[in-house]
Amino acid sequence: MEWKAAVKIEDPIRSTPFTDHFPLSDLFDGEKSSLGFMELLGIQNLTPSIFDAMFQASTQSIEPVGPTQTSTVAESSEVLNQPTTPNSSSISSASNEEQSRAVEEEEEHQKTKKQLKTKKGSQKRGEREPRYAFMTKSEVDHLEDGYRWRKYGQKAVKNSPFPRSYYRCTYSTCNVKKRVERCLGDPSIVITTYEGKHTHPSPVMHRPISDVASPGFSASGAAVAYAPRVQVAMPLHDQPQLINNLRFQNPTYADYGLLQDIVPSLTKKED
DNA sequence: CGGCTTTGACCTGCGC
DNA sequence: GCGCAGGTCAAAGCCG
Repeated sequence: MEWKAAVKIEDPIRSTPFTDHFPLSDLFDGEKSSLGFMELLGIQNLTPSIFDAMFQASTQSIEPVGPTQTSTVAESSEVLNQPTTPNSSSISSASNEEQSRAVEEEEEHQKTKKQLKTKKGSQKRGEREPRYAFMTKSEVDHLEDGYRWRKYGQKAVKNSPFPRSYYRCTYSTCNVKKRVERCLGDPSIVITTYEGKHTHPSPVMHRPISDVASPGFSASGAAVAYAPRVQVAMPLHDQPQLINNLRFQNPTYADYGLLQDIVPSLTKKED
């Protein structure tokens, strides 16, 4: 059987949720070194072990072990109830070209930042928490993701009319942070960057997916079993051509993240 | 009154 | 040393 990832795309304000399914083999393109990574529904903390499991699922014939013989890997009940609608085209209003340009601009921006951070990080602040970046088409900046956040800062971004907001998880012992900003290339896209891992379950118990999620993935305790409202796909790293290779056929959303921060061994193969 | 946002000040690192 | 930019702090204010 073929495993698929259910990707739910949802604008919290106005859009009709739209779900698409991507075969894992498409996501991974059968090439571990050039993975288009995918955060499946509910899996916010994409650890190397999850990643490996996903990769194996994409390349091997894995029979599901759980009670549900579903062909989707992670799919919330809400997703199941939401038929794919023709309206999906209105959700992904930006053309592929625009998306592509936006991603490239962000990639460039990120490259610069990465260089800075590499210098900074190696010099002082020690190890950085892993970061996960999402690009989400939405009219609202702060998207509901099941956790409670407190805003602790906002800064104007150079060369951008849109400010960047800084949030911290309100859970006392959890030091997860996130930054929210608008994509310079496409203001309809919100870029959310998570830093760190939650040390607690989500206080908002909506849309649990554990009972429909793939047992293969649920083996990892790091997976968070709550579905974020918006799902995305795809990293940016410092290999621009890779981005195009990894882009989905229907690239409603391109994820943008420092995959090497998440799974360093998988993102870049040195000869 | 507690939780949250706002916003100016402050800190740090970097380039010139 | 200075200015800039990113990130954080913390006081003040808002709101339910």
